[in-house]
Amino acid sequence: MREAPAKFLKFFEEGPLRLKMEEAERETIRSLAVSEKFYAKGASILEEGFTSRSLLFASTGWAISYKSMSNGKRLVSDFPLRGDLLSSGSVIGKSYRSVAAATDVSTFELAPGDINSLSIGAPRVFMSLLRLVARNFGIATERLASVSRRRPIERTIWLFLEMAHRLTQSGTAVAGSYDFPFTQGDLADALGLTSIHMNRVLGEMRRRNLVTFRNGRVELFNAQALQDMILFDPEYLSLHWAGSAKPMPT
Amino acid sequence: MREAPAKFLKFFEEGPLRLKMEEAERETIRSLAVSEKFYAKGASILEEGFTSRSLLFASTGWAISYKSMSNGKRLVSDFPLRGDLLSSGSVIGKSYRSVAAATDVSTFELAPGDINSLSIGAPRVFMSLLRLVARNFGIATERLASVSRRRPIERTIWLFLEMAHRLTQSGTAVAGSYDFPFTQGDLADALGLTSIHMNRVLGEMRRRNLVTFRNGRVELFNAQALQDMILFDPEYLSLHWAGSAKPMPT
DNA sequence: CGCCCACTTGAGTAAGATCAACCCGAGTGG
DNA sequence: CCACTCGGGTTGATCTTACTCAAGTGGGCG
Repeated sequence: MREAPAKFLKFFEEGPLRLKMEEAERETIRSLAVSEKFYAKGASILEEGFTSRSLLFASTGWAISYKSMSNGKRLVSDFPLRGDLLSSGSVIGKSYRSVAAATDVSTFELAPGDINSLSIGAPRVFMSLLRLVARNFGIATERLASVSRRRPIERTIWLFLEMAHRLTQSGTAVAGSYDFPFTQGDLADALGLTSIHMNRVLGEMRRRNLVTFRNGRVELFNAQALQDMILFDPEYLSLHWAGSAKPMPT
Repeated sequence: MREAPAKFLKFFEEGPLRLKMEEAERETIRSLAVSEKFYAKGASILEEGFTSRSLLFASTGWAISYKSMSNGKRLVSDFPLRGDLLSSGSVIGKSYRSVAAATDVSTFELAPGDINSLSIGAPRVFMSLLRLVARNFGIATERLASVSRRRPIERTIWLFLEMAHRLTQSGTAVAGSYDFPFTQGDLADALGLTSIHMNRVLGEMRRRNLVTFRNGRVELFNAQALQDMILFDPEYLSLHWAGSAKPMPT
């Protein structure tokens, strides 16, 4: 059991967060009650409406985060992967969406009290929580932009490019193609289309040699060209912030 | 200038956050370099792409938060009001959307360094930052649900109900009607419609005696009936969390 | 007075939803 | 081993919704 905190530390330092820490902070993390949890493919990780006072981070595998709406439809809000926060834990206390394992999934779970220890003993780590939630917010806003103001082909490409970036960020190297173990229906619910129309959109993308999505695998023929085509700027995904922006004029 | 921190303290204790604090925390807040900033109606508060290392909270007045997209369209991501975070400051460092003042607006600005003082001297306030960002995330997700899976009339009612709840939460009592100083075009860009169609939707809502939106004022004829009609559950807006949910079964 | 901007209304069009088959490969059970 | 089922995926035809284009209206303000 002493093993989990060490892995968790590694997760912070070498995972997508790439956090530089001081020894005192490391020590704080090693003292936490982290546990690693495993879920089999298809298992439910979190369910809407239930309490989830602990913080849950995705470590390996693919998950799908969704919300069943009261009108019978479904919204897929994200496809979280290594490094993503699956629940905001005691911050909010209650989960507003469900998370299911699309492949075998492992997670790190942080006990409710630990979040306070972090804010005191490792403020930088705590800050990166804040950063993580803020990034999720950015991702959601960008999806909103897609669904409300971009054409279906563009939104689909956007999502595929976004996932490619997030994958490279999380250490899983991607060169033009990657596993994406979801159905056309999942995709449709993430992009605001019916699965029938999603199918036609994917068909057109194949015909135009832009992207193929088949058997749970995405293939981007020319990622750079695609980025240029839809004017995709990955900056909203960054977790470190390069400091390139200009200050706001007064 | 010593006055701003006191107002800021009041903002936390009596504003939407309703934070209970201990004297030590109050003292920390009083020692911060908070300043109050004022913007005239129509002024730009933040612009996309610019650095914003300080934290900015809306205090009075109405703002509109939007993003001009590279395809020429516009996404209105929110209508922030008292208590809302306008920029995530040094957490992210860069603003991904613009914020403009729709009426005269006043804000509280927290210097970059102060956020660290908070983590040490007022952890509960620090935590509420996280809560605030998480709530914004929830609001964005709910909007995503609206735009992708709810009919235009329903999304519009949803937004109007959401704003009513947020207004009462922030202390501005609302009984069925409130000021909402935006145009049909703003609304359209928030709900993923063209302004022409927005106009027709609003027209139908008037004809069916559901809601009127005219001259920057919203009137809900029967808020409860509307909530029931679209199955609106305001829980995602709560900042305190009542603790009513059941734990997740293992 | 006249302009501008928001709002309104109508007519035609196009994008996506809906309805309805059908295919195909992976299980599953006789 | 084969028949059956089931869950994707694919395709066609039709219908609806919301967009586009176009032409006003009306109030506020210089």
